[in-house]
Amino acid sequence: MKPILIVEDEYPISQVLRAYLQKAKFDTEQVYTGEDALARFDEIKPSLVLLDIMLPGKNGWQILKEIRKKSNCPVIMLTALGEVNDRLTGLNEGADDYISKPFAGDEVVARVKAVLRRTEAKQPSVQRFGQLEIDLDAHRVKLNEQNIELRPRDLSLLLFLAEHPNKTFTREQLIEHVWGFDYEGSDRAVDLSIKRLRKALKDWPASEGEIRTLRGLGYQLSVYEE
Amino acid sequence: MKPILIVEDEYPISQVLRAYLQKAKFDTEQVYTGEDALARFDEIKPSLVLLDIMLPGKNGWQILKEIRKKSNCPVIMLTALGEVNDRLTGLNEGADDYISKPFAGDEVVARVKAVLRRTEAKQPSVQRFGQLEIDLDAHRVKLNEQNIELRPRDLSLLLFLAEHPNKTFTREQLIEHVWGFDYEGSDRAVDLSIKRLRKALKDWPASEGEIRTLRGLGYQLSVYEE
DNA sequence: TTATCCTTGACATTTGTCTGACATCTTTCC
DNA sequence: GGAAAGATGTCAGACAAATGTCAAGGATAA
Repeated sequence: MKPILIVEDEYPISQVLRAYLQKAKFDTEQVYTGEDALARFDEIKPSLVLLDIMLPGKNGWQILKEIRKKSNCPVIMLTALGEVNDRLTGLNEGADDYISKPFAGDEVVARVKAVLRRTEAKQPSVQRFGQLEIDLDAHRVKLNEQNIELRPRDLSLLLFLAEHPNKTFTREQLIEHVWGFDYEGSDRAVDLSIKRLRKALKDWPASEGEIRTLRGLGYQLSVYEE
Repeated sequence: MKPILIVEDEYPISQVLRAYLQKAKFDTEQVYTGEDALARFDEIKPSLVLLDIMLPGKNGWQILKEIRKKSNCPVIMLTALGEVNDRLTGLNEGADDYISKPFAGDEVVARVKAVLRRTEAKQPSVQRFGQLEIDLDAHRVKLNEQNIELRPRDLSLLLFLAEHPNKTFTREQLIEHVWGFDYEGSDRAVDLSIKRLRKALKDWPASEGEIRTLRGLGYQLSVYEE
C-alpha cells in the first residue's frame, strides 16, 4: 500500500498525525517543508497528501497547485480553525477536503478513509509468491494467471499459511486458527486439506515455494528467494 | 442542468440555502419531509442532494440509505455543530460530505461545487464487463447490446454487485444494502434473486464473468478481464 | 381487475467435510 | 542391515450442510 504523505512543519503535530494514521494501518511519510514535499511526492507517489497551509517557504496553496499540475492524487488541507476563506480557496483550488486544527484523531482517520474511498473505489488485496497469486478480497487464487478452484477450508488454510510464510505450525495450531477453537474432530483433517492444496498447487514451480512437511512438527509454506 | 434537491424541514434555513445556491446559478428544489424527498428524487433526478439529518418522520440517515439503494447521486448531509458521530456515520454511510450548522453561505456553495467537481470528474457511470454493460446511473443493463429486463429487486442487486466486482458479500450484507436494513424476511430471498439474475445472464460468456457462489460466505460478481 | 412482483415453505441437488481403513514412508533400536 | 513403531499420505464412502429450484399465495401497483 502506498503511503500517506504528511506535510506539516510543526513537529509535534506531524507526530500526532503519524500516530493516528499508523494506528489505522496506514503507512506514512513525513516532510517538513514545501520543497521537500514536492520532491518526496515524486519519489513515493503517495496515495494521499495531508497538506498544512502554513509552511515555511512555499505555502500550502502553492504546493497544492504544483501537485495538481502533475497528479490528481487526493489532497486534504490542514487549516487553522475558522479560516473559512482558506476552506473556500482550498475546495476551489482542487483540494479534496480540509481538516481544521485542532482535530480529533478519529476524524482525521475518517476523513482520510472517506477521501480514499471516493477516489480509489477499489484496491485489490493480492499477495504474490512468484506464479502464485492470492486475492483475499475476491477469495481467489491464481496460479500462472489461471484461476484455481479451492474448497473454502483449503483456501482458508492456504491463506493462513501464506500470512506466515516459512513458519511452521502444528496440526493443533492449524486446527485452532483455520478450523476454529471449537472444532472437535481429529487432527488428520489437516492432512487431507494439505493433500488437496498440494494437488492444486502441483504446477507451482518448486523453486518458488512449496508446502513442506516437518515430521513430528507440522507443516509450513516455504517460499524461496524474492 | 439538473437541480439540487434541498431536504430541510426548517423553512428559514431552506430558504437561505436556496438563496445562496440560486445566486450561484444552481437550480433548486425544496422539500420538507423525508417522504417527499424520496418521491421528488425520482421525479427530478437531482444532480446533488442537500440532506438534513433531523427530519420529521424518516430521518436523514434513512433517506440516505434509500437514495443509495438506487443511485450514487452525491449527497451532502446537514448536521448540527459538533455532532462528530454524525459526521463519521455520514462519511461511512455513503455521504459525500457534510456541512455543520450554522454555515456560511459561501461555504455551502464551495462545498457543493467541490463535490460536484469530484463526482463529475470520475469515470462514467457505466461499467463494462465484456458483453455485459451496466449503467449505474441509468439503472439499465445491456447484454450483447440488448437491454435486459429485470425485476427491480434483481436489478438493484446486480447494480450493487457490479459496483464492487470481485468482492464477496454475505446474504446478510446483500439484504442490508439491497433490501434495506429494516427487512424482516429470510435470507433465502437472495438466492431467488441470484437465480433469476443467472438465468437472465445465461448468455454472458463464462470467460468474461459470472455470479459466483462462495459456499459458506455468500455471492460475488466475478469478472475475468483481459 | 389484471398483472407483476415478492416471499414462503418444501423439496431436490450439489458440495464440503469427516471418519476409518489401509498404504507408504521415516525413524529408532536391536 | 533389518524389523518395529510411529508419523504421514491416500482413498472411498457416509453424512451433514449449504445452495438450487419450484410452485403457490399474498401483496402491491397500474
